[in-house]
Amino acid sequence: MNQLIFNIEKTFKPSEEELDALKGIMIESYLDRNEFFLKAGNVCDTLAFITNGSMRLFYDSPDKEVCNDFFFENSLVGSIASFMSNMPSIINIVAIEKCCLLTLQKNDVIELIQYHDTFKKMASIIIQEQLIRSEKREAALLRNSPEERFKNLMEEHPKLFKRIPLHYVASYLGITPETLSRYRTKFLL
Amino acid sequence: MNQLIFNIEKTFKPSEEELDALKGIMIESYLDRNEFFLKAGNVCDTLAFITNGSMRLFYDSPDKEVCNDFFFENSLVGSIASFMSNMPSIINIVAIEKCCLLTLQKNDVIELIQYHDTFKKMASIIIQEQLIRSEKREAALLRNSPEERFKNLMEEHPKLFKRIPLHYVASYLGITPETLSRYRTKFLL
DNA sequence: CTATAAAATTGATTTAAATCAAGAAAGTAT
DNA sequence: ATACTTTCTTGATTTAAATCAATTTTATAG
Repeated sequence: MNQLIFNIEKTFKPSEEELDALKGIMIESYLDRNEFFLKAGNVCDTLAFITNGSMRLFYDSPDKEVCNDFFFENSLVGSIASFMSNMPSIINIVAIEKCCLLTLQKNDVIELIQYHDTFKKMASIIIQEQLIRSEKREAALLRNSPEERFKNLMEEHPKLFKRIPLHYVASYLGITPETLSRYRTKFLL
Repeated sequence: MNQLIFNIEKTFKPSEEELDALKGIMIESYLDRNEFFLKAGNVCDTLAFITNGSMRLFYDSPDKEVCNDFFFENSLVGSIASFMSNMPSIINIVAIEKCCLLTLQKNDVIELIQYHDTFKKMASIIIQEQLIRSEKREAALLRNSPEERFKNLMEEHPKLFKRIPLHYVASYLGITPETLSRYRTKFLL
């Protein structure tokens, strides 16, 4: 919790009172390995900060799952799209490792945002980041080859390969586990 | 203009007064073929409804351009991400055909949203749609093969092939123009 | 600690799409 | 209408990644 609060304080400079309001609505919660945080088809009415552990975001597909993202400590998880729109989520979020979470219920979040400008701003920035991330991801999938995507990921998040089962990483890159394995030996890791 | 206003009225049910406020800030504007509406690197401070014509959204890439989306009559164009965050846009938007636009300046939009709940809601929905669209697009790029993406696009937007130069469509699908051409003959169009 | 399951690697083969190259068709401007 | 450019198509070849198949390594539960 401390690290998270520290980050929020540093970035958004909430007042003492605002910080208490935030702390007041956060509920500690836990997930086992492979336990779902959000299932496609359900409306996302909870967001969570991960204080410990990792999760993956994936899409259902007739044959295979497709892994689209990973989350670690200090990141916020949930489908912003579903949370905002009350539409059923098309994404799944599931724990890869055991997770400690600080969850936020929708009603509380709405109230928090309504009464505190700092959190209104924070919400807006989270949405912006999501939009920018999507733009970049889309571009990367279109303009980079699988091998380039692999190399970029190795540069930007080498730790990911230590912590995440590689077939999820392969799926994230849009390749088969075999191909990922071959890239790894090719680029001597 | 009429069609656009009709759509907004139907969907968001603004009051007479709100509708006037919206009309009051819309400025008619035109773009020639290949003229930029938004250049990567610039901050997006203008949004626009297309009343006539078509545009494409693309990313710069060292070698090639990568086309990521198309816009036609009655859609809103601009980089929501850049517009919200004031960060330089990473996307370009350029006219494919000559365009008639109704543009909205950032200051006016902010004011409009500030004073009118209907437009606050409208903004929120536009953002949601953007987020949902991104999720779907990302999933499609990862889980569908190029050929499947082609077939889906043929089903969902057959008119696109009539109106948009095919090399842009190819780029949107993440394939070469040659491959698109072969798909077309293969699936007898 | 062992048994079992899940994940990762390695090799051989197939397949889909890219690339290279040329020509045809369509669009635009003079 | 003619020339010129851009776009589209078609064919031959290459290439990257998928698939198929088997094995090794690693993780997990009893």
